[in-house]
Amino acid sequence: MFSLAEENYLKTIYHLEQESKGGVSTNAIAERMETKPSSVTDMVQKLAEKKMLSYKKYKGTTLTSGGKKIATQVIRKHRLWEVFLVDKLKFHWDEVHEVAEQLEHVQSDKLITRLDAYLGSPDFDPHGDPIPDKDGYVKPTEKKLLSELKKKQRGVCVGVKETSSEFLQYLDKKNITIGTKMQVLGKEFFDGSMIIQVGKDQFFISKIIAENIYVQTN
Amino acid sequence: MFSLAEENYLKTIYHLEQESKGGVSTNAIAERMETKPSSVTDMVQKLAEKKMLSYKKYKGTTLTSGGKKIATQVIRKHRLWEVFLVDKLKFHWDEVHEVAEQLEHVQSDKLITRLDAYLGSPDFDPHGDPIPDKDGYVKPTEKKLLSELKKKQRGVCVGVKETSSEFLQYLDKKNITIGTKMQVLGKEFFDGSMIIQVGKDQFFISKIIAENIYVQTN
DNA sequence: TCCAATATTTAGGTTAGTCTAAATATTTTT
DNA sequence: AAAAATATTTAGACTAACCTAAATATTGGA
Ligand SMILES: [Mn+2]
Ligand SMILES: [Mn+2]
Ligand SMILES: [Mn+2]
Ligand SMILES: [Mn+2]
Repeated sequence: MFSLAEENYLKTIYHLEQESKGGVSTNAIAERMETKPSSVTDMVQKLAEKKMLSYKKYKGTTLTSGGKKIATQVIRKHRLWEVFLVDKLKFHWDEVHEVAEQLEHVQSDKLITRLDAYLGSPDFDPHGDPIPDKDGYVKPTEKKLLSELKKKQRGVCVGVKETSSEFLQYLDKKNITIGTKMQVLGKEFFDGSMIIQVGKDQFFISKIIAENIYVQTN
Repeated sequence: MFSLAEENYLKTIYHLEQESKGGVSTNAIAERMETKPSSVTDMVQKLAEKKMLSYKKYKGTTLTSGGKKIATQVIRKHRLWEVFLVDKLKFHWDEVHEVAEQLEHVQSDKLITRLDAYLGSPDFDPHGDPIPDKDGYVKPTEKKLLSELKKKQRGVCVGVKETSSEFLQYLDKKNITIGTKMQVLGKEFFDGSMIIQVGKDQFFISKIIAENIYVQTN
């Protein structure tokens, strides 16, 4: 029904919409997709014809409900495959994304239904991101950035913002993964850096790190 | 490295080479791929430039060892995914092919290594076809067509030639699957039809059916 | 052998998705 | 409010993979 390129555009536009609440600019799409703005204009016009998004020249785009439907299904597939790779094939969480980028485009309703059941209908992927249900519904999430916690506050790691290998490997080195409990022991006002307690270890993290870890407080 | 179209051509040419022992004609490829001979000529010339096959105008093509390598790897992936779909996701053997056609193009050495291990390094796919190893080696198979058996001979079903849903569903109805033991009770010289014993049932099958079931005798 | 049928290639065109360069619109600065 | 900077679109081209129609080669039968 939709080509690989079309699916990737819809997915990217969906993510950008979530991030910035509102219409998405041509340049933002181009940058995220590592392509040229002129290519984006072409594709956006095509997707507008297909009623997947609304588009006014020079004004940016917004997905229609149809476009959101496609986007969330692709995201659902991406995240379910990531769970498969980590849970069943024992991939490390920092090496599943590229493979999932390919698997997310395989077309088969039955496949995804069965895969979901086989994995035990997981709610989150290995990076803590929620898996949309068959109807594209995503549970509103209750999480904040570690950098928002104050001294003495505790939290449980529920996800990461940055998902590069480098960052995920850093977290591994510090024994931080989904479900890890942590507490802010000290916070430097000047640069936002923190001392945190993880298990029996205490160590220093920069603001950059703290801004890329999602935690749930209770 | 190779596009989806290129992989499909190499795979098809490999299969045709196996079937007819010798160079493969442009028209044979076109027919099998449901495309036009002129398109085949284009692609074959491109693949010849890439040293994946040898090609002399009007004389047909033969895969080089490089081409065979690519082809067998795609076939390996196809068949491993078919095993996954049947063994793990409980697909029926008549509905895995289309999905495997897509999955076979996912590029990741680690994925296929892990998948193979996860499935217990199977030697055959759900249709009884052998799974090439990492080096493309396929065990020479010891099988014959049910239609070649003489009266009174026994055999075990080890595969099927035809893999359409219709045929596979017919086999299911008759309780014939990989591993099923059968014996020829009678054979009609005139049309090649047979009466066979399968479990506690005896029934008539036409020559067409018998020519699409592979058996191993012992 | 030679001709008609068949197989194959070539020529030229199409579509999807990309690009660069140029034109135009919008936004920011002065 | 204009000029300058930035964002976006348009125009024109390119490649991969396909197609149709026409040209050319091969082959099997009289
Ligand atoms: Mn991912
Ligand atoms: Mn993820
Ligand atoms: Mn198959
Ligand atoms: Mn098979």
